[in-house]
Amino acid sequence: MSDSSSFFALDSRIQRFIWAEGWEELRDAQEVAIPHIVKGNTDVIIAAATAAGKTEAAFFPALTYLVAQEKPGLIVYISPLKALINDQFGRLDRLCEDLDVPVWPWHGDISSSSKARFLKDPHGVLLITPESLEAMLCNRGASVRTIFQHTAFFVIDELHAFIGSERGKQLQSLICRIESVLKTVIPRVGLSATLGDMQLGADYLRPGKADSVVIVESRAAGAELKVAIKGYEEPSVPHRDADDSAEVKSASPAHIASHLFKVLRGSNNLVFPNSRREVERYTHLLQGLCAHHHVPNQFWPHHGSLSKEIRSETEAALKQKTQPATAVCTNTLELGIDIGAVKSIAQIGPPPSVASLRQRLGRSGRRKNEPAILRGYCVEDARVPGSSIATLLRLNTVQMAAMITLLGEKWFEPPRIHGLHLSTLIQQLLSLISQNGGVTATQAYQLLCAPSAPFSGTSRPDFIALLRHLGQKELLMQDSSGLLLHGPLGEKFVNHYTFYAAFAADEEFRIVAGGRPLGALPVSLMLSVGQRILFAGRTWYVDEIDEEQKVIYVSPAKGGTPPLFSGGGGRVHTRVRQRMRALLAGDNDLPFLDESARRFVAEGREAYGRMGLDGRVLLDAGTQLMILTWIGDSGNEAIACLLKRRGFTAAPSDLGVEVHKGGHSEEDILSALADAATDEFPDLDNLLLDAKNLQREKWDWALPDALLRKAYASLYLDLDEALAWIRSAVSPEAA
DNA sequence: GACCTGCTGCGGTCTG
Repeated sequence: MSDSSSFFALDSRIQRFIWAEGWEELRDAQEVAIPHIVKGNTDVIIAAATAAGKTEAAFFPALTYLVAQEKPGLIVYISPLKALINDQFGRLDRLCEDLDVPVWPWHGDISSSSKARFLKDPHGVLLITPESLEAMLCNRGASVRTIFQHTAFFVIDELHAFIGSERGKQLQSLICRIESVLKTVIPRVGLSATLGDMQLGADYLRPGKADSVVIVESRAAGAELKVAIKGYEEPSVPHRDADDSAEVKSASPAHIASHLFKVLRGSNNLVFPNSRREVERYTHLLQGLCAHHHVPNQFWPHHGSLSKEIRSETEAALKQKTQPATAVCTNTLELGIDIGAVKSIAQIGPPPSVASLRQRLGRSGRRKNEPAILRGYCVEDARVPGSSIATLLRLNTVQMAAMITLLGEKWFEPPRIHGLHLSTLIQQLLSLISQNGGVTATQAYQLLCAPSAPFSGTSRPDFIALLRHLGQKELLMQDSSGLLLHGPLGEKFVNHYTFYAAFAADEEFRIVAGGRPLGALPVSLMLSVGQRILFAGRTWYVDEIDEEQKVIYVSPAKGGTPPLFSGGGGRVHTRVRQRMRALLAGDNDLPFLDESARRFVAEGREAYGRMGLDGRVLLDAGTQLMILTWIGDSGNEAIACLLKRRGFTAAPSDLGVEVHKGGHSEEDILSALADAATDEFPDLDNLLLDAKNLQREKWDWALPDALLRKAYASLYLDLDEALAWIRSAVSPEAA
């Protein structure tokens, strides 16, 4: 420590704290970040692996700066999770006690008395969620200046979880609104483990002034990665489950579960099967195996529909040290809540993205000199006459392999930052009116939509059209002086607590067993009395459904099927599709595959060669013609839209775009594509003219049609990529 | 479209 100038830049009480903790040196991210943050006038991003001491890298110097000021100041820390606020409170409170700085956790579970104590003398460290910050601005508009007057820093944790989302836009807007009230610039510190492109992170942290953001990237190498992928072939004749004749049961989950049981028992691990339904299936199978072998249960479920109590049980099982525990989970366990170190990660089926796979692996190999371990499981259907192209090409296995090679090259998907999030603009407009008791259209546009503002993609005519439409919907009205106020409906929304979240949530039925809440199911799922369901790892009999109170009463039963959470897939990036193609076209050995998975890839390569897919753009698949693009879903969806505008029935698929033949020839499709490529000003608005069902975000229902199409296109269509592909593949002469 | 996240102020009643 004696050669560390950063250490000596810290307040002496913090130095003593570090000695008392027995830390012999500062981590490299801390060493580099301290001199920048301690000055109290720069924006900084700290990117370092989980458990590399990012919190301390931000707070040691920020607190040093804070206690050196004449007046008691404030650090505002923002987290995407309540659980993370509770964790951080435990870590910071001890340190801050020595400094005489109060720490205030603030979220929905915190008592109003504690909140009142903070408001009486607002200084110290405030740990808060975006939603609670929204409520503060909305309901205490007159006090915003007093509360935040002496704010020294905004610290944003898990930065990557905010970039590109509705909530991220909301947070940018909230910070912007506070700075606007104070008429000062307050330094922002962003913390993140997963940031591929530092520039995108800087753009998010300080829109329009990304160049001034200091980037601190940890040099510390990540843990060594060990990967093993196993392949399973699903027999062509599915057998029926003797216990439940309605269910066609596949054989592979049982085989995968018995392998998991064998290799995971005795240590702590995380199993990711990609959906809540599959979490239920695998938890049930693994708990059954424990019972069958007369050993204590070591497998616990965790997903967002389970009650808080059940999730806490699983988290507690992972944290305690006496008995090994493995969680079968969705991405509820992806973010930085403290669950202790785990030995390995199991991924069943291809992960939703490389970024997500990387985040999941960050949970493993956190002890010194221990590798991170990834076990992948791929299921492919047996090949029969009439098998789909996806089956013949072994796409599940090829996609998993492609994603693992990209992970090894340290590539992962950048966040999609082009969303306009006009839904969130509506929320912010309504909230701004609450805060100020009304705003003028000019003030609102200046604050929210000007260059460098959070909604800077919104043009003045679009903004005016939006205001007019919100007036028609009775969300807004204008008084005689031109001031914008809440309309009757706007008033109703703003005065309900559900207003503060920027994202929409499904309506749900609560599930109750003998008075104990088990969790919730989306209302869209139809259940009937007498049905058996699998939930929280056990099977239940549905006794009663209370439609009025939205409660499902269940009692223990034997046998059952997992609840049908709606199925589907994520969005695959172009880079992943191109790597899949390269793997199919190539012949390199993939040493992380077991014998079956290796056979799948060999079969896929054989099929790829036999169908002559290397130079091929169109493939006849019976009633459908496949356009093979090998680009990402946003590009494929844009191509499908271009064809739909020209009278075809088209939809994006795994390998490109599926077009219904319906009397059209291959030449018709090719010339339609060539026509689209030469259209010099394809109008995005026009592209979705006949499209239905475009509402995705919370306030989308209140957008005028033209803006709804723009908002949808900004999130889901990549027209540039679509046109580039068409020009290179279909009409090289037009390029 | 897989998955996930979050939520106030006030009026009522009861206790010390």
